[in-house]
Amino acid sequence: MNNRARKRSPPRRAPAPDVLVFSLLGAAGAVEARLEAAVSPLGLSLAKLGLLRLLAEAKQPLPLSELAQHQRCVRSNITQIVDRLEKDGLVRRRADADDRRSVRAALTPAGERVYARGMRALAHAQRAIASSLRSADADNLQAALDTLTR
Amino acid sequence: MNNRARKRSPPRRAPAPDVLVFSLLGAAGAVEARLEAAVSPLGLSLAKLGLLRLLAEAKQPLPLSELAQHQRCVRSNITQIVDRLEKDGLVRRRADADDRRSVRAALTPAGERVYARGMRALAHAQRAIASSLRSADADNLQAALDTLTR
DNA sequence: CTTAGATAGTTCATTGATGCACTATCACCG
DNA sequence: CGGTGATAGTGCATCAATGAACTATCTAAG
Repeated sequence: MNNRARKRSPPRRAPAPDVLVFSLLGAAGAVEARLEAAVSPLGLSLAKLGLLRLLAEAKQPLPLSELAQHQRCVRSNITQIVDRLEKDGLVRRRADADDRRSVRAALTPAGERVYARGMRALAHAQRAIASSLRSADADNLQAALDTLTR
Repeated sequence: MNNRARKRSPPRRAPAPDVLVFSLLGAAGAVEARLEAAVSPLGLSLAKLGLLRLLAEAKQPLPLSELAQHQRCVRSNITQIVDRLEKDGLVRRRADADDRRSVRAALTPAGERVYARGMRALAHAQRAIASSLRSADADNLQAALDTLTR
């Protein structure tokens, strides 16, 4: 029927760049949606949980700039997310005694509880996603992704 | 020094689920940013170029609902992007004679020109990204990503 | 000390995406 | 023909992220 291919039954088709790049984007979008869905019943988002995580791991209030640096995003974004977290009662803004320009975000008790529950939900979803990959794939996937982020 | 590992020099470390999942998200974010940067000098975004592409490939005006289905997004999102594309002069809204509920988006001549330039810029960036992967990686990456989207 | 420049946070406008509510229209059933 | 339910598009509120402009404060140089 189709004998344009000179090599018989190539085990893998040529990896067209557009297909590859867009399936990366598609897969990431799907994964992100699943993680987001896992934490949303708790009133959380990945963005919010990310900030709670930083505060919980630091075990102390952190300046908003520091949050922005760790999240690799712009300061004004942190302003907004902290606004919402504060409205949710999960975080409080505290003045910094040493530097009056600085504002530190502090976890409230409610924030710590929600953080713990959020991380459990997230870890559960992560395992579910990772388990859909064969471990052989996982290794190669990891290596390939690293070269892309570099 | 460290002899906790019983198998000597394991070629790949255990793929922790959180690391894997977040490097997928990170890599996709980096790739998306590069593509976005490639088309932004033309006043485009991936979202806008995606709609131009659908209209150009269809070679005829399409109802906004159809655009939403192909982009797998909500109709109100299309409303907004078409608003901006119309403001940019790249697209025009046209009434549908057969169904008075429907509005079709039509490419303007300027839209066709910008689309062609945008796709060239995008293809260039895609090749640059894909070429940073060894072709062996690319095959496995593709296979692994497919299982995630499924 | 004073000033010039860097840093911290906020505000606002814009882009992109979601979900809900609403209007207009269509299609079908009786 | 008349009503009922589905479909098309829009408007509005919300979330996330960016970038530019602005205020307050700090720091360092002179």
